[in-house]
Amino acid sequence: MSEDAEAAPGSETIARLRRELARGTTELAVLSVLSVRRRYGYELLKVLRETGEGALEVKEGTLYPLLHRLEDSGHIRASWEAEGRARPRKYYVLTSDGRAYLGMLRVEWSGLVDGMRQLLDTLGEVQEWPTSGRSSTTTPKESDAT
Amino acid sequence: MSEDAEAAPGSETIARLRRELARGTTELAVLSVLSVRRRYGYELLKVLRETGEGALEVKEGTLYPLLHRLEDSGHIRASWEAEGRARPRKYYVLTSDGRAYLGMLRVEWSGLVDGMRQLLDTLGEVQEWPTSGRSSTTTPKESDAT
DNA sequence: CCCGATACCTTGCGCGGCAAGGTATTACAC
DNA sequence: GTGTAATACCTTGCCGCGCAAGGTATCGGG
Repeated sequence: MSEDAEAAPGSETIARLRRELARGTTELAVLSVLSVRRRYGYELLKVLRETGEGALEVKEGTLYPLLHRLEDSGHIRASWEAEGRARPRKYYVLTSDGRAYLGMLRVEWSGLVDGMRQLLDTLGEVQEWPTSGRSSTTTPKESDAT
Repeated sequence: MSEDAEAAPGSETIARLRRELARGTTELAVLSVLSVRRRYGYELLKVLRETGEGALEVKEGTLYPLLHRLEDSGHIRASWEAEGRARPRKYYVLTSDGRAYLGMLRVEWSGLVDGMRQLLDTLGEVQEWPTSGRSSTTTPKESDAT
């Protein structure tokens, strides 16, 4: 038994995958939630954790810097609100500028999803590619190559 | 007239958005194309440019390092092939390991798409949230805040 | 003979996600 | 009253992908 007990190399690979795929979608998810009503940061964490079936889960170290970025660029606005408590909550609302930005994000996202689906559909068809006359002389081996 | 003539700030914002959203999908697209038949690098550039309606367009500086990474991790295998030409082409084939990896990627991608769609659907409904009894006393202003 | 397309490659920067670590409050149990 | 978990906010530093920019060589057509 060696010291490095990394028996499951696939799990961290999945984590890396998920992290890369999630890139950019966090912004879309947060702004979408805020487009309905105002929320405070910690509330967003819970909403995203429970709504997206875990696929949209956001970590604190991701969310708070993101909110600050969105505030700096004027897409959302923050306001501290003490509802009778000593520790106030920081509520965020979408500005009209942010609403326009959200529109762009939605367009880009659906474009990507459509493009991806179209690619997979195209691959599904047994499409005949112009092989410039001289078809495959070497009879391409489609077998596995492990 | 100041020196920086950056009159269109939106276009480069879109570029940034698209770049962040595309994160990870390039790998999925490339492996999907290779799952049908072998391709050489430059060919992949053209296929992705023409198939995905521009949404999946990949730059050379992205593709070649990606192919090398995929080869190093054993998901694809390369072979130089001179078909009667002085400058041979580098063909890539999917290994069985890569096919399994592609399966994982597909699952993650569809999970993300489903999660996103579910989030948007949920927001569409006028869902009643438990406001802990004391409903909004301040009549939350849903108006814009620019 | 030149020029654009083909076909491969690299270096360096920017930026978002996150692990890890920090502080203070609230609430509930015991 | 005391402990402990959840709430609620925050920051620093690393990692890794996408890409602009730049480089080399071949091929085909005018």
